[in-house]
Amino acid sequence: MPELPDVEAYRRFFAEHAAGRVVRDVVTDPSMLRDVSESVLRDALRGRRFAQPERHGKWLVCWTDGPALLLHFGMTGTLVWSADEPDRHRWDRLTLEFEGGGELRYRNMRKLGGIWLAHGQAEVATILGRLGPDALDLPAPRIARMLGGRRGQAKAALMDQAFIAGIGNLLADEILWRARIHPKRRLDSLDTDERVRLGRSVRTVVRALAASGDAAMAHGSWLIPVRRDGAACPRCRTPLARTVAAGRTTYFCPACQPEGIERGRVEPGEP
DNA sequence: TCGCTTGTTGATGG
DNA sequence: GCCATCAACAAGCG
Repeated sequence: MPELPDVEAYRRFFAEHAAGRVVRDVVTDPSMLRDVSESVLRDALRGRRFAQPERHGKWLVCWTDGPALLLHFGMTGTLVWSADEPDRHRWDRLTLEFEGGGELRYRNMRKLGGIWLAHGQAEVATILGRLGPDALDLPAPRIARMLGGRRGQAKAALMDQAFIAGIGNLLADEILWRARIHPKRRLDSLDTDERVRLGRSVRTVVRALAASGDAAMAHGSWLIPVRRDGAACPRCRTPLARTVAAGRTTYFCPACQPEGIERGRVEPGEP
């Protein structure tokens, strides 16, 4: 379920299993390679030692003592560690075999996302060049200020990786529900209090889930665990509504997140 | 068979 | 130029 909190968990997982280890061999599904061939990737990584990985938004940057391996997980990507038995799966698109045993696998059922190779910081920056600041790094007041400079729909902004990197469809619904903002509210119709609520909600949701994953949702009220047809709002028990915003299925509470003012709206039949 | 799915990009049209 | 929408990518599921 790769949004920022999931990729943050992958970063820690990669650090635990691969940092400090030397690559013995590489097996790839060439259809997932985006800027490199199978043989070039293999030659570039064999004998290299992985350093501490970094994450920006939904991207994982796996540095070695040479080039960096960049992973994007699409909608179904994950990391798998195997200490002994091969038990490889047909969805394993990249397998890193390590000296001394064990292998780390990038598994991805659908082939969205992909694998990149970058030589140096400049190439990494080129590949990640369109991303905005990472959602985990942003103080709430700064998010609130950033929101003041945009005009489109609230949910579209939250999911725009060039605006803030790391928030996907589920997190955006959670953040808007917590801030009590309708997903289609125009940002230039938000008052100061609403922008502050939204900024704080981004901060709260992203930090809680990045720190402890789904376990964070065991306490307090969360939309994500009940986000489906027929469910009730965890706050007010009103049946959740479903719509499409920013091209994605969107759940919200019609009572907690009222539509608000649509600028420029004209009633039919008005003179 | 159709519609839907945690993501991203590019085309299109208002 | 801005912004919303949709198809495409791809594989699985109900």
